[in-house]
Amino acid sequence: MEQKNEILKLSNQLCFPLYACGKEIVRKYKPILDKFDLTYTQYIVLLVLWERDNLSVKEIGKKIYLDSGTLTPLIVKLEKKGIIKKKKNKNDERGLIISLTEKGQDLKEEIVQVPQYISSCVNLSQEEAITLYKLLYKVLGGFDNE
Amino acid sequence: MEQKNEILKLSNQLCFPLYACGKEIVRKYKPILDKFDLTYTQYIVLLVLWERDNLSVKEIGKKIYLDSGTLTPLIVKLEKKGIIKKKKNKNDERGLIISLTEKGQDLKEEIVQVPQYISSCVNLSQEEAITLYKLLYKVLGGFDNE
DNA sequence: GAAAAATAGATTGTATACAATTTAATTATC
DNA sequence: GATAATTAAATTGTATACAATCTATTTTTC
Repeated sequence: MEQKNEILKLSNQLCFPLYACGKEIVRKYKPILDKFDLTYTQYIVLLVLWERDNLSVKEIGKKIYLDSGTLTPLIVKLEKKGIIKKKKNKNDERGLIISLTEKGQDLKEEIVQVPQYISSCVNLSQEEAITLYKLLYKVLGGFDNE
Repeated sequence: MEQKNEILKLSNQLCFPLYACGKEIVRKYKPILDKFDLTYTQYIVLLVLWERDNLSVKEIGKKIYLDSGTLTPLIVKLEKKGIIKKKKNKNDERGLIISLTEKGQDLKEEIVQVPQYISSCVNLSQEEAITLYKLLYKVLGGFDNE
């Protein structure tokens, strides 16, 4: 009985700080991304495209753990802002190819300040950050193969 | 200088696995919480109340980093399910007191299996889990005082 | 090579999240 | 003690998330 209470305590659960931290990090990004008229999810889609352009919706989704239900409307918004463009994949007309416009490419130069600002908000030493990074990817990796 | 760049680069990348892990953990909970007709957010509200009953919306929100915009409709749903009840705080009629019904109390006994199931999905040793836990709370703590 | 299975993306419905505003009640200030 | 400031919760509007379904294309399989 006592053990049961212990198990259900918020402070004893790893999952809660994972959830809360994920949420708070997005909130932390908001004020600085507002300056670029971007949401956090739009920003990570752009991070993906800046690293590798001309991806399908499926490929973007795989990298950032999102499905078409989230990405389709988000891509429409980025397209309306003139940051990306969509075209049909000529080799397979089921798929799209998402690519950056010139405006989308230029945005990359300005946005370098964003990760710098955010890292200044995260209260960890370099060593701690590396440890956290590795543990998070270990957890994520464990979810992948299921 | 080179080292400084490294730190910035890493801290930048740290935010994404934080976000992704938070999201994936909620997804992981869904199938098992579905059996209890609960969402993840409803579940953490109940964790709070099982630990300490008769809290205001404000107090619940402070513990789990949510505001009334999220909690008000969620509490209405839990009330409709007959799990919690709301009453006005007689000492201060601006506030509510949220408390568990008998049904809500009983649910606690059944739900012990949930954290046990989830911890079996997280691919970490006990030592790693403790390290991760501490680092996440350190990051969360850094967000609090700003 | 036609029917079945699989795939990519779009759509629909539900449930968060949260900023900003509103309403009602309480507290502070003069 | 009336008014201003503050506070708690509710409301509104926008943006994720994601399961489930749908549509249009491949790809498989026989």
